[in-house]
Amino acid sequence: MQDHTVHVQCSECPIRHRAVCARCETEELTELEQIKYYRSFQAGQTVIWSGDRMEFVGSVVTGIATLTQTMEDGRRQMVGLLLPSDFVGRPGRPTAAYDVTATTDLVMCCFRKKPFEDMMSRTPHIAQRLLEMTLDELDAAREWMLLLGRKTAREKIASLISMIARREGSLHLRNAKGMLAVDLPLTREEMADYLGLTLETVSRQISALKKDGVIQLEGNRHVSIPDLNRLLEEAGDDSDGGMLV
Amino acid sequence: MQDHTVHVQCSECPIRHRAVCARCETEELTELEQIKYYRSFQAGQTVIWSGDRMEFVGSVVTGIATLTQTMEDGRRQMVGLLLPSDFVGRPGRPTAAYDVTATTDLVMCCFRKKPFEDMMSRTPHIAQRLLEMTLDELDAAREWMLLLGRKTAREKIASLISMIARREGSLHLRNAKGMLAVDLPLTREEMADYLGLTLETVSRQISALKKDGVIQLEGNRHVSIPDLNRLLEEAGDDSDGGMLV
DNA sequence: CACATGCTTTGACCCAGATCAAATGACAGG
DNA sequence: CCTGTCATTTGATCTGGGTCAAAGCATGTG
Repeated sequence: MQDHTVHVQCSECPIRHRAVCARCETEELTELEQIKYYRSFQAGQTVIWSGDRMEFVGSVVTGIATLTQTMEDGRRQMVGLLLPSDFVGRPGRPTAAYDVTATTDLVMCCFRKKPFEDMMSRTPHIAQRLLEMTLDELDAAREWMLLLGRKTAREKIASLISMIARREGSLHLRNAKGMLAVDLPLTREEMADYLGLTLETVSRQISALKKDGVIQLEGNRHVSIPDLNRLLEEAGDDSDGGMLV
Repeated sequence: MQDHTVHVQCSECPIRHRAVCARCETEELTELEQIKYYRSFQAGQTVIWSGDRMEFVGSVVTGIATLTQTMEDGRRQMVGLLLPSDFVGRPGRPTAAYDVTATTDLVMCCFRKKPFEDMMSRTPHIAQRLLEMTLDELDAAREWMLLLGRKTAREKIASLISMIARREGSLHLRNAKGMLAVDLPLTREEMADYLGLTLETVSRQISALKKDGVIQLEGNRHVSIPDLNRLLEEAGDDSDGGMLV
């Protein structure tokens, strides 16, 4: 369980242009370099428990993490899916509000909290970028509220798959037959926690979409999408919501 | 349908210390004064339609507004409840992402969009405050995701009532018998849109909570709460989530 | 006063998705 | 190759909340 990783120069960082530091000037990066460190987590490991004191904030560099809330009786709802460049932690708040869990092996670029907060109050570029990212997250959360409140189980599954296709689809991976193809980064249970369903219903609806030819499965993580528009229709979203091809 | 209202000095504004301008210095306020104007809306009136070009952003001064999303087939989900001091609009985005509707008579303090954006890029105090407010909204959205995804109808109603009690409860209104009392600012249908339920289920669950003595009704908008802790238990939240008394 | 309009409540019935239970794979380790 | 572990699928049944329908109850209006 090695927590430390080689230190990478910000200028060579893969998320340099999308993370909270995206707008920083060279000298601002130099300052960030001094308060940053990397931490690695294994798939399944908990990054932070809700309620714990946070001694850092940071960015996902590689891998995927989730934010979840749990009720006393164990009901769980995922409230965020963190992909590379997404930000973890809330400047100004002493404790974590959600459980953060690595669902794949994960590398985070962490900033010591106090120095980062100090720097943020002096550095408009950071606050501005964080504002932009937070507004994006709020939009995503609101789209998710529509899904949770009003969509059917089948629509939820189709929405999740098309969202994953959209987010990692900028690289628009295609399989041998030229179809769009994505890997589900979540187990059936994690999907259920994301979608407000049970894992059995997730499994059944995936099987149904497969039977109806909307998706194809190879193994149970790899999904091929013969017709993206068909999938988007199944998701119940306004037609062609994304300019993905 | 008079849209314009007397111009109020920022220094005398009731939301001065909570809105997006909360951190502004005197001279910054002077600058804001120059790009601001008031607009009034009647209860039920639409402030902005989703997809419309936005020529302003602004703050709710008095009254209550809602953000809603609608699917093609008419299913609706409320994704935000805007109380005085809450901010409307997203700097940098040309069109509205949600329908904004006045549920009560409403007064908004509007800023012409372009000048506001320009000022924001020059004025860290505004971006910082907006970041803070956006992070609060994101937290609220995530709490709502748990509600939508995992709570029962009864828990949803109890959660809504206790949320309203918490938000306007800073004034902790009490009725003749010394009980906490709140007015529901929403119709049954609007509550249903907020909670991901039908209006019939909302009505039934309110009746059930009343029958069980968790709440008391006078008319169908006014709710008395004999025992707040009981209500919070019914909401399924971690015990005494709010320090309200 | 009669009547229309809108919100709300209540009843009867139904179904999508939950729950409970078991079977099936898919691997990793010995 | 066998075996334990864990994710996933599939089946059978139940139920909370949706749907459809009607009635109650305010408020306003000619």
